[in-house]
Amino acid sequence: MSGGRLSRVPRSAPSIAHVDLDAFFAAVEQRDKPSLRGKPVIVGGIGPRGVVSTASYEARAFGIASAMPTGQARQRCPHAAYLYPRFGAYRKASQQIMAALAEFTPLIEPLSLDEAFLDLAAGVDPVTSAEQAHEVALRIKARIFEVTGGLTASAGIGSSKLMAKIASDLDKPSGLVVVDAGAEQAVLDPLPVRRLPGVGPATAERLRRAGVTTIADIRRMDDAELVSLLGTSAGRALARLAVADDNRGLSVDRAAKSVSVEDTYDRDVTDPTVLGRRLEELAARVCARLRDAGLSGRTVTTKVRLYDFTTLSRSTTLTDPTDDVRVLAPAARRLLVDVDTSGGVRLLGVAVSGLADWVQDDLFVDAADALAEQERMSRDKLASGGGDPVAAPDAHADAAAGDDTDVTAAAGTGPKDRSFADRFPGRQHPGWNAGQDVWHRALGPGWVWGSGVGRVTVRFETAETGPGPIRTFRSDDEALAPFEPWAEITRSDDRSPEDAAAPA
DNA sequence: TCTGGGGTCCTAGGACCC
DNA sequence: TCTGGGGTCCTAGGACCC
Repeated sequence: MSGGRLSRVPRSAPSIAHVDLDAFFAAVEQRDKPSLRGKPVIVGGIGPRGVVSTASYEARAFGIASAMPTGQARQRCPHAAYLYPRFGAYRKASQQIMAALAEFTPLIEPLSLDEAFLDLAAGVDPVTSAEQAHEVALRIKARIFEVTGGLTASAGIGSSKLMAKIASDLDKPSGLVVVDAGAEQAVLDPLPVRRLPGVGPATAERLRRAGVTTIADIRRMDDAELVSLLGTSAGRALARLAVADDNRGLSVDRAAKSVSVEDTYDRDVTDPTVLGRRLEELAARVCARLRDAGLSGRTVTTKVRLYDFTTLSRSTTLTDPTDDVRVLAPAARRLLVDVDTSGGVRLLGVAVSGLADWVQDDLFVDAADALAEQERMSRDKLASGGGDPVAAPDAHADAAAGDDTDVTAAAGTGPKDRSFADRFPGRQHPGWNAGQDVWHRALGPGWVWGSGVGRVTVRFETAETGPGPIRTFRSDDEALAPFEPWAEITRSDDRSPEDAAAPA
């Protein structure tokens, strides 16, 4: 939803590309260790409960595929090299690849470390024919090979995302397929339904039972039938894809919606003390990642996979977003109390979602300490009748009422009445949803900024106390009444500017 | 040597509000 | 007195993708 939809499709020329590296993780390993070249390489979990992440083409010849248990792979191909993933190396290669792609067009939608859509109509020399598309794709593949030191990619180009994605898969590895405008249906018809994005094992099985195995079969069904078989959303989507009706635009800069960490243990864990400790480790890792990304979130989810593979989740939504392990860990542990773990636990996970639109990073150096200090000072102030701007908004209603409409320009007279850019030079606005600025303004003796989905997340800063505690209100909370224009803004922030501008 | 880890999106029911 | 809807938020689970 966030991230602008761009570049209208479908098109009269194939100008959307899908680029996908071949056996990416395994290829990086073979690149970095020449003795592995030409040999079966399997990257993935190497413990007793591991699964294959990526198999080199040499390993695929032995029938090894992604998601296969590593134990099974070892039986089929005992002499392969089994490697634990080196994500740092893959991330680095990914950055080189994405940078190379950016030389061809500014409109790129990354899908994962090794995969992206490109809009070649928006490039330096816009593609307007299948011949040009083919020529540009050759250059992209060569450039990737060059910047990564020898990795190969497959490319597909078509008039839509669907066709580009389908095409890139038709001739792996190191393939290049252009589906010209008008040829879409002929390409799709004979393919198995499983090739359509969104059709996984469960959907394929349902379709099979209805006698549907190819895309042409789907096309012959009527929409009502598909909807009754697969549900409204999936049914309608499939009906459209089957006739190559796909006008999805590329979206750049998609914001993260959740951050999670999970571990499968080599042996089931039963000891409640150990479970608690594991959960705390997971919470700490999630918090570290949140802080690295400048994020915090309100909804905490604990995931449990039991000895028999049944998987449960329990979640709770906190009043304030957090990236603090002292908040997250106890919350995660409380959720586990509810679950019968006596039979043994094979996996634990902790996730944070409902991410808030504010950044706690080096803007507030050593934020935890600053926060604790601020809380203490707020209490002192409160005790001495000074009041806190959020806890007692009425005390500052005059300041807000005096300047009640311009919420982004922070017009005013006080020394702190400056725009975000003035106040934090060189720093990006922490707001990302729909390109909406985080609102911010001087407020009485303090400074406040933040925003949220249906929530107003604020942080106060005063000259004396520095950054204050984070507080969150529902946007209709009456405590916010004096600041109504802000609450109004945050109610609509889940929509892109285009959506907001479009008639309902 | 049965079944990873990081995500996204959808559904469905209940609470709550207007 | 009966009978509503719509909308949002929250939780749990499932399908899917790489």
